[in-house]
Amino acid sequence: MTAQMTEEWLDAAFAALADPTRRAIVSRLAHGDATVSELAAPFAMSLPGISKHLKVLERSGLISRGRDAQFRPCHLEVGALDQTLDWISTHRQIWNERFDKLDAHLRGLRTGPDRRKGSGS
Amino acid sequence: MTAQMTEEWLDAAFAALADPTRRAIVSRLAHGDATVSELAAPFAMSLPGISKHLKVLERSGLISRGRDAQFRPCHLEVGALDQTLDWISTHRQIWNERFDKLDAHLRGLRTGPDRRKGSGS
DNA sequence: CAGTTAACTAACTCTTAGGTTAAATACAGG
DNA sequence: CCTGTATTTAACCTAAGAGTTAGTTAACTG
Repeated sequence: MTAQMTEEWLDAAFAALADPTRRAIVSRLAHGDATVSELAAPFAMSLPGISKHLKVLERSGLISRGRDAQFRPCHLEVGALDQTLDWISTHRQIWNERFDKLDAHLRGLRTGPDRRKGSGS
Repeated sequence: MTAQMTEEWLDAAFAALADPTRRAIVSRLAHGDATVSELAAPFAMSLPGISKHLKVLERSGLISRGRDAQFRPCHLEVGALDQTLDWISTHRQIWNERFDKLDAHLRGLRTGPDRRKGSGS
């Protein structure tokens, strides 16, 4: 629950989303839960390959897996998706605010009195 | 400009954001442009290390670099941030819509008539 | 219990990524 | 033109990631 933990979690979440196969899996799971075989079907990849991807997604918290006989239904965890969303939109926002604040300044300083610093701290 | 290209771009963007150093750099750049040395200062890492991270960020489109004498001011590209935002929020939305649609269904089918398929395709 | 289906683990290969140090480039100023 | 400052390139190392095949566990089905 610390900031540190969030940082580590973001590592895992963004890394998980960096792979096209995993994004496709997330994409598919957004439409509803599915078993491993169902998820594997669209890909030219071995089952263990998919299994590994699912493990990555699970460790990142983006999906969870239940148990139903020999099937392991996969479930999208939207909350995790939201947290990655939060990180990005927060930083987008910071940018907007900064831009807004400096707007007046920039109008007068276009020629560049000191070109290598925006603000000290 | 194709969906394919977007896919590849997302690979790069999410991978770029998967590293804590690079996220910190993005974070810092959200407050304003900065030079390489300025960006490197907070980290216990060699300059070339930072330089590599910046190259990753640049290739992903998340930042751009200008030129000012021997300084290379780095600039956050908010548009790129927005595109990653779009991917995530789109899929979050898909999930919500699905959930909404199936709401009525689920009310009646709680006992589970066929537990391993949500919908074929 | 034998057989089949679903999924996972293990062990291995190959490639890429993150980091280092040392040397090179680009520019500013005396 | 030589020196200092800012940054990149090159060469190298180690570790992690994505993929494979082969074998294993678990559960249903006859």
